[in-house]
Amino acid sequence: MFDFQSSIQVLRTKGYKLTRPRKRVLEVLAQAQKPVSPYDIQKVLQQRGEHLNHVTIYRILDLFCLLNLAHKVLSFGGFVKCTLGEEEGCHRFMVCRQCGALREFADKALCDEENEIAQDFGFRTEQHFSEGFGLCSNCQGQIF
Amino acid sequence: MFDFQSSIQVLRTKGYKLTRPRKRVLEVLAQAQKPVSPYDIQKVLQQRGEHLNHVTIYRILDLFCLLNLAHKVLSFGGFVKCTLGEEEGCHRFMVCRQCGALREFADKALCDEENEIAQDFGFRTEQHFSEGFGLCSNCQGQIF
DNA sequence: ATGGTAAATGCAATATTATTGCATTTACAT
DNA sequence: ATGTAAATGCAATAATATTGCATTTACCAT
Ligand SMILES: [Mn+2]
Ligand SMILES: [Mn+2]
Ligand SMILES: [Zn+2]
Ligand SMILES: [Zn+2]
Repeated sequence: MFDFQSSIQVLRTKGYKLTRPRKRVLEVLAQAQKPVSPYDIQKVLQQRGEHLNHVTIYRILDLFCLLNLAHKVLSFGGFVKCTLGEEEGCHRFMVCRQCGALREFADKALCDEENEIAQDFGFRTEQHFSEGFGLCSNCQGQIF
Repeated sequence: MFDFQSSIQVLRTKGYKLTRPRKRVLEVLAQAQKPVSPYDIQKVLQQRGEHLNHVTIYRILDLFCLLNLAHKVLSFGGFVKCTLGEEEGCHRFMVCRQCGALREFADKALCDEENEIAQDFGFRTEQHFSEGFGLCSNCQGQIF
């Protein structure tokens, strides 16, 4: 849903300043192939000659989450950029407990089902998160 | 699935020692009405005149998670004791973003659905976690 | 009951992660 | 160009987590 350019658009549209730190963090998220922590981001930028204070990164990530430009991967404790084409408010992962391999996906049917169950409890769900924890295809063959 | 007594049984059966700290932590988890962090647990016990080192609590909680006697609530960063009657390896929550209200539930149909999707990616899922984030019935009425 | 032993805990040091208040800088509108 | 609110940097502090090693404890065999 959000690549670098459309994320920039969201920021602009909602009246947030297009600052250099925000663009740099957005770049790192967009390029990352797996979840990155605030300090991961700092390191990556360090290597590119950019020095961002960690407090700034925390604040930027908080904002991005608020705007749904990014979100936390729960079991990793890190932040990822939402992948293209995912459903709104639907953030699902499969994580390999052995090698850490991670895939993000979205599934409308799951959300509908979850919404229904929530309704029975009086809840109204706005964001869906889920993580399947297990073994990826590579790791299933091996013996541990 | 696991109340205090059956948790004790699990520990005994698997050959883990039935130590005082383990029993105390288990008690706190069993009585807790919401997720508790390691330091939360320490505080509760403190008030009961029990002094546990935080390192010990971390190690005990790691063990409990390994044995599925407890697990982490992802968005809270805390630990909860699994509720009675839940499916094996299925840990689902609804969390109110306003008041923090939390409900745990399990749902076989959701797990089946998730397993199928995982299979398409070659994953084999062992543990299911999910969190619906939104508003509880109380908080839906109010204006924020 | 007593003693031996592996397992578990406590402690101290250290590392990592996160938050706050305030001074300074920057993006953007005028 | 200039003014201004917003954002960032910095320093201090807080909260959370991990490691190695000394000591204690639960449990088993006697
Ligand atoms: Mn997502
Ligand atoms: Mn559970
Ligand atoms: Zn794997
Ligand atoms: Zn609520």
